[in-house]
Amino acid sequence: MELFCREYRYSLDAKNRLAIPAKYREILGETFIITRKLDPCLAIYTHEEWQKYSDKIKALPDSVAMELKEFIFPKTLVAEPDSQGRVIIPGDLKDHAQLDKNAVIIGVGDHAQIWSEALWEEREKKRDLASLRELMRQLGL
Amino acid sequence: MELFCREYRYSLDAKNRLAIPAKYREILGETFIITRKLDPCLAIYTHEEWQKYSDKIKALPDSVAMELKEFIFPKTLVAEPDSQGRVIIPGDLKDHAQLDKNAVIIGVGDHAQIWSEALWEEREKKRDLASLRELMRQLGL
DNA sequence: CTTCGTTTGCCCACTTTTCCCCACGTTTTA
DNA sequence: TAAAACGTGGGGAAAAGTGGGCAAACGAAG
Repeated sequence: MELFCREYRYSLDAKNRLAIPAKYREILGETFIITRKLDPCLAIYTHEEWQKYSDKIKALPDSVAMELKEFIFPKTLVAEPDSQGRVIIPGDLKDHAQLDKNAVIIGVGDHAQIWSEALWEEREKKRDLASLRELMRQLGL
Repeated sequence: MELFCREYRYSLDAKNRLAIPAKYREILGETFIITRKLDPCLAIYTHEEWQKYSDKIKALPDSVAMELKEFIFPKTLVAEPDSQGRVIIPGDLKDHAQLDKNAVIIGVGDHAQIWSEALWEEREKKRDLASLRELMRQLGL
């Protein structure tokens, strides 16, 4: 079972290259999809997971989902890591995730996310355990 | 799977020539279709996608869709990029999209769009993230 | 019919960006 | 302890985008 888990801390170099964890590359294969989320972070999908995700969006008529398509597709790329396992993060995606030198790559089950270290740590700090506890109770977990 | 994604910033030169991203030219082939949208922008289709799109319009009876046909077909052309991968944007289409020197070409899945940089950035700024979030929630994304 | 001026298409050249490869130091594995 | 793998940095070659020039084609005016 392919599962993205653990978090990794890497750095963006002067050429905006970011290493992808070797463990994730094994899952992802030769190429994979990087896109943006509504939150200030990026998402990494396998082609397979991306297909499921994007098919739902493409199936919608433009009249209701043009904005969504405009939000997602222009910020989506097929990433080909170089021989060292790095991908180039384009400027616009870097801006969206507010990335500087220090980035965190986290696995969240069916995909992975790229966060700026600062934003990620802030998010961890603000986490409301009480509401999570309540959510799990409602879900019967 | 042919997918238009990413955004590119190019400039219209003094001869109204606009470069088409090399990635898109690979998808589009030798020639392709440029038309206008209701929004102040232009659309680029492969012949295949254009066929699907225009067939739907042509199938409509004139009694309900004459205005739509008048809007679209006179402003549609078969574009042949020059040896450097540029196409000439006719004056009327340039006016429709309010293009000046700086243009943005965005991929939105099944086709691409040409925007003036100013209009595109305004649109990006005005985007209603809350409604996008709601739409994605409904889709289960 | 000729001439002039504009437009159109093709080609060349420059600049920037992107891509690919090699090398170093640290960490993990056998 | 040696070897392999991994993350990081940088240089050189190739490609892509941009601008300008030249000649053929076209249309208007003389």
